[in-house]
Amino acid sequence: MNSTPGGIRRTKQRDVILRILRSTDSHPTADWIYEQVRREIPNISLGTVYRNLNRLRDLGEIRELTYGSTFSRFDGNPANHYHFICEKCRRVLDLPEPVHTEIDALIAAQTGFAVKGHRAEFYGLCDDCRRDES
Amino acid sequence: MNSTPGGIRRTKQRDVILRILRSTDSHPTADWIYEQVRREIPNISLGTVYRNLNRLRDLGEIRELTYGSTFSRFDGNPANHYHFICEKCRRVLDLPEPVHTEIDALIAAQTGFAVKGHRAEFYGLCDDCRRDES
DNA sequence: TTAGATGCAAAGGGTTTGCAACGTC
DNA sequence: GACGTTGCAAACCCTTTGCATCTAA
Repeated sequence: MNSTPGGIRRTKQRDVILRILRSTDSHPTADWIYEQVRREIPNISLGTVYRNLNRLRDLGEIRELTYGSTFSRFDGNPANHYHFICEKCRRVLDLPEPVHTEIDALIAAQTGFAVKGHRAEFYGLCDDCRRDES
Repeated sequence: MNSTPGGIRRTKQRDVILRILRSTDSHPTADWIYEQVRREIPNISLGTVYRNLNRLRDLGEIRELTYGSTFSRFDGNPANHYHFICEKCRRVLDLPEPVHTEIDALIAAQTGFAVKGHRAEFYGLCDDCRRDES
């Protein structure tokens, strides 16, 4: 009666992908990672790179920088404002919280960059979905 | 010697698209907008919707919610941190500024949502590109 | 041994684009 | 009338997936 579910297996491909990603702070694309990995594993396929990036993201080992979908959403309100993305129902809601422009100045002072502004999305559960959970 | 460059022409299609987008706060996808516009202009094409959305975005009339590209970038650092996107060289840089988790609490209190965290990207010109400008 | 992982190539799905016809200024 | 805009459809491009094969455990 062995109930061990099997689980994830360690592979050379995933090790190399993670090592390369950890060794840079350039926030590379999947294709760039693919090119780097090919130097060590010339016959690796792009599909394997994608599968492992998704796995590593799901494991919390790396982060994917997107709005959570491959397609765009559009906002009829051109004024900058914060958004809330419900992780359950996937709705995007506007937030009443004013934009904290003082942080722009903080970062400009720290970095020397010309900071024009920032976008922020908060995430969690909206009121409706939160109720359904409990 | 008329030097007027020509410029943008007003069309029914763009008017309808903008009106629909302004009348909702659901942050719709291009496809949803397409379906709505078709109720008024049954033979409008998806291509026209996309062209106008891009134009309206460039004009600052609407906002597009993405990381500025159709493809993902990956971050080998799984800890939450802020990013800076240079509008000129398109590089994504890590920021030393600590994450302002106190804003999460503010928003939770205001909305009743279960706020788990937030992501933020600042934008403007990085140090290198800033120099090149002047 | 065995089920997860890979390589390959085809399929998917959102977005863009070439072109002739059309509409705005 | 000139030239920006549209509709249509094909092209693009990033990402996912089916399947036979390979391999970690």
